[in-house]
Order: sequence, then structure tokens, then C-alpha cells
Amino acid sequence: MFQRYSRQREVVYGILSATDTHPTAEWIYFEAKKVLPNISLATVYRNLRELVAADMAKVVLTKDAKEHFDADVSQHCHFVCESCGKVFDVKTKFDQSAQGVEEEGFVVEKCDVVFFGKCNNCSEIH
Amino acid sequence: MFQRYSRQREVVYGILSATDTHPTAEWIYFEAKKVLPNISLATVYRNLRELVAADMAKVVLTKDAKEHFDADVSQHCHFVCESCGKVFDVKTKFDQSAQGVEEEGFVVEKCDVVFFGKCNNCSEIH
DNA sequence: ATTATAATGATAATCATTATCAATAAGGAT
DNA sequence: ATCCTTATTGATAATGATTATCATTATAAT
Repeated sequence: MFQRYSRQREVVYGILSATDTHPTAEWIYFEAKKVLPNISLATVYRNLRELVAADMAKVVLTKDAKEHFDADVSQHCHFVCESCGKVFDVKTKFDQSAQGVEEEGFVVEKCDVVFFGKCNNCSEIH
Repeated sequence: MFQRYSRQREVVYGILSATDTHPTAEWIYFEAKKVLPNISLATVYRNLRELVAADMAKVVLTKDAKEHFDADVSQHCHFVCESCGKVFDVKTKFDQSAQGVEEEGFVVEKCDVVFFGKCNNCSEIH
């Protein structure tokens, strides 16, 4: 997969795996620039794509027209707040094999579960 | 919501609600042109957006960088075949209230469940 | 140290979707 | 039925996220 080491990839993956905020490529780009001022946005996108292909990250689609990334590749659900746009991990486990989808003739490899609504903070404020 | 009748909206909604293939805006556009040769792609996009806002349709995100539309607004899951790209309805019911997400402080309004893998047809062929 | 080539940085290209705006048409008032 | 207001359309430009291109740089094997 990765044939050579690169400092840029190390930094991108380091930033992504150190946060649970499900950032966009652009956010990671600005964070990465603090460490490597010359890093290119293209390099960030390229490495994120490769990390996803290598199963070291996954994409969360939130309906804000941007891809969000997550270095936690374990099976877990997400919650998207429609007020503030933040993406949260949902602790509640979701057993996809218990859903009975295979019985309908589908070979299931993965499953995305995304809840939408208001987060704790936004529902308090109104 | 809709202040005036429009033949274009009627046709777009008619096409969408007559299929279970979860089409893209472009596909609906080509179908609509068979009935209204002068319809504009912008009109299709506009009406789809308004139908979604009016809860008469919803968007299915499949990772192919295109929005897919569904006139079935009842709570149901989708299956996306990573071989042929087709989007299927999953008959198995998914009880989002049984997931225990509310207990984590989230106010859940809706939920998208998308399974990925191989459809019946594609897994037979290999 | 040399060398092959993977990976980068800069930027152009792509492509789905949205915005703009003049022209058209729905539908209530006259 | 005609007039009038303005919602909606059609055509197209703009937007914005992501990807492709390509010359340059840097990894790591020889």
C-alpha cells in the first residue's frame, strides 16, 4: 500500500487519530500546516484517500457536502447535529448481523449508521 | 411550501415516485425530458431540493459523489452494491428508538442506515 | 554516492450542485 | 376573458469540494 515513508502522511494520520471531531480535509490541512507549513492541500486529500483505502480511516457522510474523516475504523455509529454541524461518536453498539439483511440476498461488508438531530448542547440552548 | 402548481414538478415527482431505483438528479432529468423536452436540469435539481424540504422525498448518500433520491419517505434502510452501484431498499425494519442513542444526550430526529456489499446479482457472477 | 521512482507541491481540471436573472406562466382580481 | 403580480422556469454562469497533472523532491535500495 504505502511503499515509502512520508512525513506528511505521518502528520496527517497523527492529526486525524488524535481527534474525535471527525474533521474535514480542510481542517486537517490547516492543522498540518502548523507542523509542516509547506504541506499542500492536495497532499492532505491524497493521503486521506490512501488511508481510507488502507482501512486506516473512514469517511463519514454528513450531508454538509464535505467528507468527514475518522481514524476509528471500528464498527460504530455517528450522530450529526443539524444545528451546529458537529459529528459525534455514538457509544451504543449496533449489531449489523442482527439486522437480518443478509437474508434478503445481500452480502454485507460494512454498514453506516448516522443519526441526525440536536446534540446535548444545542438542545439546551434551543 | 409550493405556492403554485407546475407541470415540471408534477413530472419530476411522478418519475421519482414511480421507481424504486433511487435515481440521481441527472437520470430523472433524462426521464423528464421524454415528457417535457424543454425541461432544464436546474429545474429538476430545484424541484428535488424542494421536495426534500417538503418531506416528499429524501436523499440517499452512497459514496459515489452523487445524491440519490427516494420518494419513499418512510423509515427504511438502504443497501448499496459496491460492484454495480445500485441502491436497494432493505425490507428489514430498523427500530431507531431501540438503539439507545437518546440516552447519550442526543435528540434524534432521523436516522440513515446504509449497508454496503454485493447485491444478489453481483455476488453470483463473482 | 547513485539511482529508480514514490510522494509531494502547485495548480489546473472536473463535476455535481447552486445561484443568477430575464422570460414565462399560474391563478387571483377585475 | 383580460390584466396583473410574482412564483417558477430555462439557460447558463458560478461555486466549491475533490481529483488529475506534472515537474520537482526525497525515500530507500543498490
